[in-house]
Amino acid sequence: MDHNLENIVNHRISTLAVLMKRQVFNIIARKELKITPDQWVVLYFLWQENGLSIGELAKRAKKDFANVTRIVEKLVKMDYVTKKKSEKDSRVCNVFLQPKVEAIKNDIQNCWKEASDVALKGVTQSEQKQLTDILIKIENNILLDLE
Amino acid sequence: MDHNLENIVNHRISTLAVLMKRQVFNIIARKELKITPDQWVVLYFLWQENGLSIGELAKRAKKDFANVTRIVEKLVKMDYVTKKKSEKDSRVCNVFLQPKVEAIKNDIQNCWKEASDVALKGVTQSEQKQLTDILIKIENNILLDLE
DNA sequence: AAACATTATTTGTCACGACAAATAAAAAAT
DNA sequence: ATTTTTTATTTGTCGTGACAAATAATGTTT
Repeated sequence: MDHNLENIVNHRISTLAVLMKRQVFNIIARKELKITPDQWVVLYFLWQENGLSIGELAKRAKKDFANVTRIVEKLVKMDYVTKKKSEKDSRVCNVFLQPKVEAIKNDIQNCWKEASDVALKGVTQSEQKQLTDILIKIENNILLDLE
Repeated sequence: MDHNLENIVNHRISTLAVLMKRQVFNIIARKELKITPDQWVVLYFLWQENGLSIGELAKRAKKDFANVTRIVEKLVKMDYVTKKKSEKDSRVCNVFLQPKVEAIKNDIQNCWKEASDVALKGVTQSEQKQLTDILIKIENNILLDLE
């Protein structure tokens, strides 16, 4: 077994993810956006399908339910979304986009684009394809392992 | 621009990193180890060079100084390391391994191995090489961008 | 030497990860 | 119909990101 931390994929990917998050925070700070990447992710899934429940958001974003509750809480506080108990099943809480989010949609997409451009500088299309394919393979391995 | 979150490398890598961390926590829980991956990382660099300073640890682990302070704090509390002010420069704090860590070194390395084995199941050697090469490229892009 | 700048570390605050335990409502079992 | 189980969400606690501000010690300038 290779004991060099640098050669352990898990560690390499974790470290890279941290660096990427740091870089995105830089972009956000520069643009003075008052929103975090994890809040974007929730908004993203709502743009795909408005009115999703907390649980459905958690599943799609592969996040902890408890944490999604709190992310949505913040989005509510900033008036980007509202929560409403489902009429059919009052355990369920649906989340709806508020008009105010339209104003930041473009900014958010530009952040994603900027971050992506920096990361992929000099990485060819074919490499990007290879990367994605392998990452998906690994992701599936882990999802399977987590049941 | 591609607005599908799944196709943004940054997001894919972030998500995968979260899944990997979740999986490692599972392994740790199963083995009843009382230590976290980020604490391992600090120990790892101390195994490479005992007596490193907080700052040097932060640099090598690519972590925030403040956070390394707190990670080391916990390791001290668990008696895995000790801290000692440098004699030459009393601003500097050197961290030294305690004999107690020897007992968990193997466990830690086995965790890394287990996690890696799950992740890389069915990923060929050549794919692993491709993956690492591209990840390094991206890492360098981002490090450059962060100055 | 005294004032100022730099460097190493610490402390505080917030966001979000994990997990466990608590609620509340619906569904299933008896 | 009441009890039990399951499901959706929330709350609490802890570890670790990020960043800013505070300390403390060293270096530099004048």
